[in-house]
Amino acid sequence: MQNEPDIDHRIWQVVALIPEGRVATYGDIAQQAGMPGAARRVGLALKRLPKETTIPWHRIINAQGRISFPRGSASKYTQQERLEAEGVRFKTNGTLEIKRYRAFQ
DNA sequence: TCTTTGACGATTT
DNA sequence: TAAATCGCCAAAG
Repeated sequence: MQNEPDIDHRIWQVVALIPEGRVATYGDIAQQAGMPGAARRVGLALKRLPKETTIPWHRIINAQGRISFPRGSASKYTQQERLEAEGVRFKTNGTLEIKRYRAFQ
């Protein structure tokens, strides 16, 4: 019977499995966490992450290969910077080749 | 209890 | 390619 906080913890654990230079979609995380179709739940769990955390939340993007933050937001910028620092290349329009960097295939 | 909202996804227009 | 639609799960008021 897993309470919601436990689910958050499990999601974070799955996110922590993503190797450097790789990414995963919200749907992938949900599936790996044992709850397929709950992509929105993953987004909520990431939102609840503490400020100082070792969880690589920046490796999570949506299924469109885009960062799920509004254009111009500080979070989106930080996420893209960290990914590029790991070798993930973005196209000029802000998308990336998810098929190539996907951790769970 | 009902409605709205959100770091989503897939399909259809 | 972009926008609209529907399905999904949980939180907040």
